[in-house]
Amino acid sequence: MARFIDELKRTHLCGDLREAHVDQEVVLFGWVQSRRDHGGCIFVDLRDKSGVVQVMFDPSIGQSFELGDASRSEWVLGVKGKVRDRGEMKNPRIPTGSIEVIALEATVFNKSETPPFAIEDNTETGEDKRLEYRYLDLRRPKLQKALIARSKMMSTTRQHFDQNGFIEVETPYLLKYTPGGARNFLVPSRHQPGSFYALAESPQLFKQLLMVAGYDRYFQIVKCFRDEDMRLDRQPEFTQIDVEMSFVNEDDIFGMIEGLLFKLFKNVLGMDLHEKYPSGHFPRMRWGESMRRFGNDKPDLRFGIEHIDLTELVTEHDGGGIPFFEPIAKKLKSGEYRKDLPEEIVKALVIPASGNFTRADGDKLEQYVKGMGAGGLARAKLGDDGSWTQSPLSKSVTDAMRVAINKACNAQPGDILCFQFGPVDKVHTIMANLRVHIAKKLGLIPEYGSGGRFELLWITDPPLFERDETSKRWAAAHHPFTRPHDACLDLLEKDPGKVLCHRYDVVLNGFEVGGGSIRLHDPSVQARVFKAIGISDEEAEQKFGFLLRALKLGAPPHGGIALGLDRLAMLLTEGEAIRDVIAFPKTQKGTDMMTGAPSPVNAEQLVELKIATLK
RNA sequence: GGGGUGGUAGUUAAGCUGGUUAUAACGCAUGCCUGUCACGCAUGAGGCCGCGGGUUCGAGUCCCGUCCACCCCGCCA
Repeated sequence: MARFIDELKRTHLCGDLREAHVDQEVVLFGWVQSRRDHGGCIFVDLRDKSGVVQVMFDPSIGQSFELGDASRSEWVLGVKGKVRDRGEMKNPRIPTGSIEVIALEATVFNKSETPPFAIEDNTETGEDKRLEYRYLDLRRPKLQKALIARSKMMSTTRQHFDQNGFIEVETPYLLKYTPGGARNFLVPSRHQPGSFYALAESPQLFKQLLMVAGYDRYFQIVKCFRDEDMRLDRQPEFTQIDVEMSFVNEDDIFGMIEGLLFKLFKNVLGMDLHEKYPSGHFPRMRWGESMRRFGNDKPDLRFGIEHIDLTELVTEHDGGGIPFFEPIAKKLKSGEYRKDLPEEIVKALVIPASGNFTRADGDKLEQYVKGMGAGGLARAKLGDDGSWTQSPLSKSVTDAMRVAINKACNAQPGDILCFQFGPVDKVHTIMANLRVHIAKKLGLIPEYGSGGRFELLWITDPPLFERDETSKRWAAAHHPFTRPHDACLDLLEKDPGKVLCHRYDVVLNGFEVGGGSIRLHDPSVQARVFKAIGISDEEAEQKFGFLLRALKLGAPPHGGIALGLDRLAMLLTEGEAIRDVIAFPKTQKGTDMMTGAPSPVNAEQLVELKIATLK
């Protein structure tokens, strides 16, 4: 029978003790945060998941002084003691600072080697080192708070969908491989050598089948696996809040998800989004408008610096004397490029004079955009009379063009105009990133984190197809089961690039935190979509046969959405990266710094699977 | 696949144009100290300068290659 744990049960958490507990005897279990030795008395800050409290070991009180004297950082202690008021010696910087615990009796559950880094929030230790000792990193209050918040998000989610009549259904992770979308992790089959399962990149097809099966309202908090390259907000395995509903339109789904997000903000941050969105709804923006104003489909609305599309203006002026612009203007005028869907565009954005950008800053911006494949960053500073200075364009640009651009950009003296031109996607990528980059340089938003502002919106009505430049064909922009707008059905054959669809993303501070669509349940329209992207009946049957068959056996109209739980958690907890809200994340190359995964396996395992590796 | 940044005690960093014994702070160890809470004071230990090659009389420093981490493009809901 051990004295502590068996006889002495924990009575309180360290961080919960307050003046109200004075004179109470308490039993605490925790880790030594720090130890201060005054020769006579010793102070130990004891930490558990709730916080820290000061324990005092006094040689004249109790029998535990020797233990306090010997203890070191991260030792695991049990302490029985009495809470007392600190009198004049209060520490206002910590929540428990007005009291302390006088140790009467204590035990060492476990000693600790000197940890490789200190367990404290403002750590300077590099992330790779912290990932190697992830269990130590997870002891830091910041990470504990993040994971607790994440847990709160999951319980809130389950509660929300439960209250709204949803059923949580688990779907398989080991799937039949279906082409398209993300690259899959493959899992070899032992029973059928040479065959492989694919790890689920999402439960997409299964949730649609659940609608066909009549479950009507499904959700799942589910792991997804994608063998693609990592980013700050991407991990090879991540968690989605996956939702599907029958007999609904976009408004129904938006309302359900808005309801969830309102609760998540309330329960995790204590923030009432009704103050910002009194209607209970987030603003909506069409995809086309988002691309025009921000260059991507996940605009950060916390700041301006919007894009100005100059393509039309430049065409009217035949390039306006600017050699870079002239070829594009010519092609648009001659009709080689369609005016409504040009292959190349000209865009500008304005760095306000208040930013005090120097030429050196401009050169750095140029380096930045070159890193994204830009040829350069043409720019011009506005003089008091509207002239362009510090610019290679200033000599050749016509006065009319210059005045027109200044007006279109609403540029003021001292402002700097930045230009990009060329293929649409490239210009958009570069300008969208440049916009955010400049906003950070100007301090309009912090390097990471919300800065206390949360801007949510829906992006709606994107094109159904996108141009695949390698095959020169149309491809499904999302997946081929997205329902086109009824008004666009005629265009499926005539002008696929102009077909809009019932797809939507929910965006928070420049991050896509969710996306979904209303699905196509009409087999005849489905056939036309396949045809538009060059998928034959046989091919469709082979790839998606089970779903297509199901859609012909009484499929209700349905649609859904999936929210990225990790990204949402990152944003709500002010994390720097998605890794901060995942207990055991992987590095950018997919390795686990702690366990060393992935690793080679021994030859017998490969023989059993009948797998040979290539050199 | 491509571009960028970084890698020096346990940790974080400094180390200039190549030069003799590679610095500092924190941490750690030992001793002193009964009111600290970033405790203080004294003493001390601690280094494959990521790895491999090259240039040189001499490389932490210059060159080439490579590995690792992070950020971005491509890719990816």
